[in-house]
Amino acid sequence: MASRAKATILDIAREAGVSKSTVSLVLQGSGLIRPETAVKVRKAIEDVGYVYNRGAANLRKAHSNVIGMVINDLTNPFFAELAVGMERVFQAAGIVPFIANTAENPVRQEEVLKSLMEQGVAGLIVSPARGTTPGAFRRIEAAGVPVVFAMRRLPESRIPAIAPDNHRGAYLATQHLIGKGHRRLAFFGGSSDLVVYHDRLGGFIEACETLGIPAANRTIVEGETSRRGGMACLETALAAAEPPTAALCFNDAVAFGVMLALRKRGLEAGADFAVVGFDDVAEAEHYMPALTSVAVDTAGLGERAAHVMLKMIQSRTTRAEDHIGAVSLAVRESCGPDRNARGAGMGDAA
Amino acid sequence: MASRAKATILDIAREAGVSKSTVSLVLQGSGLIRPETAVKVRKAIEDVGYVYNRGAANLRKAHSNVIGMVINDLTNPFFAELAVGMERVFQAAGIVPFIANTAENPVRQEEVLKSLMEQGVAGLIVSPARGTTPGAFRRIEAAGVPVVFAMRRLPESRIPAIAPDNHRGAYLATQHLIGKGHRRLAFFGGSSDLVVYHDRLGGFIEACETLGIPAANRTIVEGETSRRGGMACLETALAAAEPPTAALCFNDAVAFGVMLALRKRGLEAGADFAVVGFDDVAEAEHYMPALTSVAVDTAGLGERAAHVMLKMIQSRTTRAEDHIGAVSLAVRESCGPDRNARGAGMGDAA
DNA sequence: GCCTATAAATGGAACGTTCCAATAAATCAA
DNA sequence: TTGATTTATTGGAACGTTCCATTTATAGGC
Repeated sequence: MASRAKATILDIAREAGVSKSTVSLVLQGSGLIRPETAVKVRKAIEDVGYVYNRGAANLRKAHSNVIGMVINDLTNPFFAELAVGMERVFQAAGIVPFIANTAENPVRQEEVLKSLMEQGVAGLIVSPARGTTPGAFRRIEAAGVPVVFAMRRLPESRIPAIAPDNHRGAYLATQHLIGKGHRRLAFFGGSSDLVVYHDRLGGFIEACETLGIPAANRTIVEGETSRRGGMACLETALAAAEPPTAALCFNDAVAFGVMLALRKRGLEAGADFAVVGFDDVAEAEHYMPALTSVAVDTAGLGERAAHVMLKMIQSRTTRAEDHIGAVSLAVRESCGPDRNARGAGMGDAA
Repeated sequence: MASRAKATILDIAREAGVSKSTVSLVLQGSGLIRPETAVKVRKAIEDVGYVYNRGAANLRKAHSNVIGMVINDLTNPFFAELAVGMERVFQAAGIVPFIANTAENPVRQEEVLKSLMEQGVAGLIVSPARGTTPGAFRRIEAAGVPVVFAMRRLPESRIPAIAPDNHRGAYLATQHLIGKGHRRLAFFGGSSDLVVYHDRLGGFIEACETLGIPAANRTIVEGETSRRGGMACLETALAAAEPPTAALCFNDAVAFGVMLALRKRGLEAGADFAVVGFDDVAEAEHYMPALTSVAVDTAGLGERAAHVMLKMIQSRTTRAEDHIGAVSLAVRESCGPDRNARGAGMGDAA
C-alpha cells in the first residue's frame, strides 16, 4: 500500500500509538523499550512501508556508515578483484560500500570524490587515476575524512597506501628472465606519471644492473595499461635494430596485448619471445599459453585496505601505516624454455 | 585550514557578511544574486573549506541526484562493460552513479537495496541476483522509486527490462552449429531460476526442433555461470554414452571454461568440439582459439538502460517500455570447420 | 502507606539545508 | 516628491531524524 508521500517515524508513531522517540529507539535496536512495544512498532513500520532516511539521521549523528571505493578502471579485472576483496570485509562489518569508477580520468575523479564527500562518506578507499594532481585530496584531508590508497599511491602524500611490493616483484620477474638466458630485455607499458610505474621499472632496472644487463640492451616503452597498449609496445620494440627477446610488462593487460601482437606476427609467446605479466589476474593462469606473472594477492590486499579503513574510522584518525604486500612469481608457460639449452625443441614448462 | 567542526552555510554567511539564504542561492547557481556578491560568497566557501551536505539538502528537496547500479557479479567483465556504458550516460547528465555488487547473493542484494534506498536514491538500475524472490522489489516499487532491470529480469514483474534478444541469439547460434553439420548438441551452464536461462535455452530448443535435432540428441547441463561451471559441464557431458559434438554456452565465462576443460583433455576447441559463447565480451575475440559468441552490444544496452532511467526520473513515472536489443552472431574459430566437409583439414573460418 | 529506585516512554531542541514570503534598496514614471 | 516596479537580499519555518532531560508507570523496601 503506502500512501504517495513517504512515511516518517511520525507516521509509524501514530500507527503504533507511541511517540516518535520510541520509534527511533526501536529503529536503533535499543534495549530500553519493552519487547511488546517493539513488536508493535515493528509491525507499524511494516504496515506503512517505511524506509529509513539516513540523510536525516546523519544530520544529527554526523556519523554515516557509508564507505566509498573509488576505482580507476573497473573493466580491468584486477581492480574488480580488489573491489571484491574489500567488499567481503565490509559486508562482515555490516557496511555497504559504494563503488565509483573514474575511468582513469582525473576530472571524473574529482567529480566522483566531490559527490562522495557530499554524500557524507565515513571513509574513502581510492585507487587514484593516472595523472591525479598532488592537491586532489587536500580538501578531503582537511575535512578529516580518512582515506587510504589501494594499489597506487601519490608522489608526496601522507595518505596511507596498501600496495604490493612492486619493486621486488619486478626484480624477481626480471631475474627469472635473465636466468632463462635472455640478454636483451624490455619493460613494456605504463607511464611515468604513476608512482607504481617507477617502482616496477626500478625493480627491473636494478635487476638488470645487478645481473649484468647493460643499459644498451634494455628497451623501455611506455604505453597504455591495456591490451591495446601492450600491442603497441611490442610493435615499437620489434622495430628496433636489435630487438629484445623478452619483456616484463607493467601489468597483465599489457602482457595479454603483447601475446596477442606476437600471435598476429606468427610468433609464439614463450618459444619466440618471453613475456611476463604483473598482478596475476585470474585469467593469467588460463591463457594460452599460460602467462607467467607476478602474483600480488589482489583480494588479500583489498581485505587489508578495508581493515585499515575500518580501524581508522573506529579510532577517528586519518593516519595509518603503509602496508607493502608480499609478492611471488607465478611461473607458467609464457616465459618459455631455458634459452641456454636451446634447440632441444618441446617439453619443459616450469 | 578548516576548523575541526565541519563548516556550514552559516559559517560561509558570516565569513562573507551575507545571510545564509544568499549563500544557498549562490550554491544553487541562482541568477538572482548580484555577481559581485556571488564572487564574495564563493571566495568564502573556498576559505572555510566547505563541503556541501547533500543529506541536509535532500531533506528539503526530496529530490536526490544519486542513482544506484546494483550488479550481480562485478568480476564478470560483461557486467563491468555494462556498468561502464551506463556511466557514460550518467556522467553526461552530471550524475554520479554508485555501483554496488551483490555477488549473485539475494541476501546481500537485499542489504544493498535497503542501503541504497535509505540513501535516498532517485532511481535504481539492477541486474538481479540469481534466485531473487518475486517480492524483493515490492517495497521499492511502493516507495515510488523507479527501477529498471538490465540484462536480467524477474518472472512476473512490471518493472521494465533492458535486455538483448536472448531467444533469437540462442537460435542463431544453434542454427549455425547445425549448419556446420553437428547433430548432437549441448546447452551448457546457467540455472533455471533465471529468466534469461529460459530465454536462451528456449532459442536453442526451438532451433533444434525446427532444424530436426531430436530431443534424444540434445544434452542440457545446468551449472554455475563461471569458468568453473563450464569445466564441470563439459566433464558431465563427455561422460555420456553418446556425447555431444558441439555446445552453446549460457555465457562466455562458461564457454571459456569449456574450452579450458577441452584443452585439459587434449582436445581442441573448434576442431574436436565446437563451442559458442553468449555475450561476446571483449576477451572472446582475443581468446585462443577465438570464441564464436552471440554479440549483444553490452555497452549499448547499458547506455539504453541509463537513458530509460533518466527519462523515468524526469517524468516522475515508474513505468517504461521494455527494450529488447538486437543481437548478432560473431563467428570466430571456436566452432571449427564445416563438419560436412570433414577430413579436408584446415582453412575456413567464418 | 510513603519514599526511592528502576524501567519505559516522551517532548523538544538541535542538525544543515531550501524555499516562501517579506523586506530593503534601487530605479523609474508621473 | 510620491507611488509603483524591479532587483537583491533576508528571516524563519520546514524537512526526518537523534538524543538529552523529563515525565510517567512499575516495582521494591521499609
